[in-house]
Amino acid sequence: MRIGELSARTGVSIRSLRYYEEQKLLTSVRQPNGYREFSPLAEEQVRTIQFYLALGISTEQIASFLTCVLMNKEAFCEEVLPIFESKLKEIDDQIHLLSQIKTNLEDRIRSIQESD
Amino acid sequence: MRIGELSARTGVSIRSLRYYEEQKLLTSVRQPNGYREFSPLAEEQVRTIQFYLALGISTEQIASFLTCVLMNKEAFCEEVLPIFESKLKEIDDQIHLLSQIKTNLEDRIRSIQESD
DNA sequence: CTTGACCCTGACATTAATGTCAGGGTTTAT
DNA sequence: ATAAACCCTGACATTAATGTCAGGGTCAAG
Repeated sequence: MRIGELSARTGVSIRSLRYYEEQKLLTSVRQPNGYREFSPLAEEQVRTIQFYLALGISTEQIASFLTCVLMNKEAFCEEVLPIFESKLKEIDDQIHLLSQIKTNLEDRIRSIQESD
Repeated sequence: MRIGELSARTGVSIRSLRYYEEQKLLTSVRQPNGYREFSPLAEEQVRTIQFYLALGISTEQIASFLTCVLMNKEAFCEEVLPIFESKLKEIDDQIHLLSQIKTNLEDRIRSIQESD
């Protein structure tokens, strides 16, 4: 299928699909007229990419394990675990930082409101 | 005092101090040689700026209430409360999103580990 | 009068995925 | 053969605070 159809099927913009290809997350063959031709499997692949992006995994990291997870179960790909773990730690740290800020803001809001 | 001294006293880079001035968070008078001259009060002011930046408040928002909070108690400045409240909501949303991602990652990590 | 430590402005770089535009081919249907 | 709807590449913009560099003044101590 061509890029417009893949975009329509997945809801991902043409711009992003081209970017994924540039980042080696997606491949296509070129027709004689220069158009990209994608395999039907690309649709599932794009959904997988979007799924990992939504977890905050970068395209570079996705590229490192995508081939494996497309062919196997995620658990089978050893590259995946360390990436998930470091991402988890990053998110934990972020949550802690935000929680501190949240507490601070709540305190300040409360003391402003009490001053009425 | 000159910018180098203000930077040394506060630990904030000269580049950032110039940026704060550009954003109207800080003022200085120019000496005949073109150098900025800061009042001694600037030191406290810079610490206040850094404090709000650390809460995730943008320079633009800080600019809208800084003059007031420097002269009064925070609770006295009505501009402050809506900004704090919207920032709090933003942070809450962010924490929720991150928590969902965290749960998802934990589930996936667990199922990878169980597959051994 | 020279050196070193200041100070100045202006400008570009950083991050990462995506939007958008310009300029230009291709295909399909009328 | 022309219009509409595709497709292509390349390039710039987005966000926000900060780093860094170039090119150039100023000033104090020696």
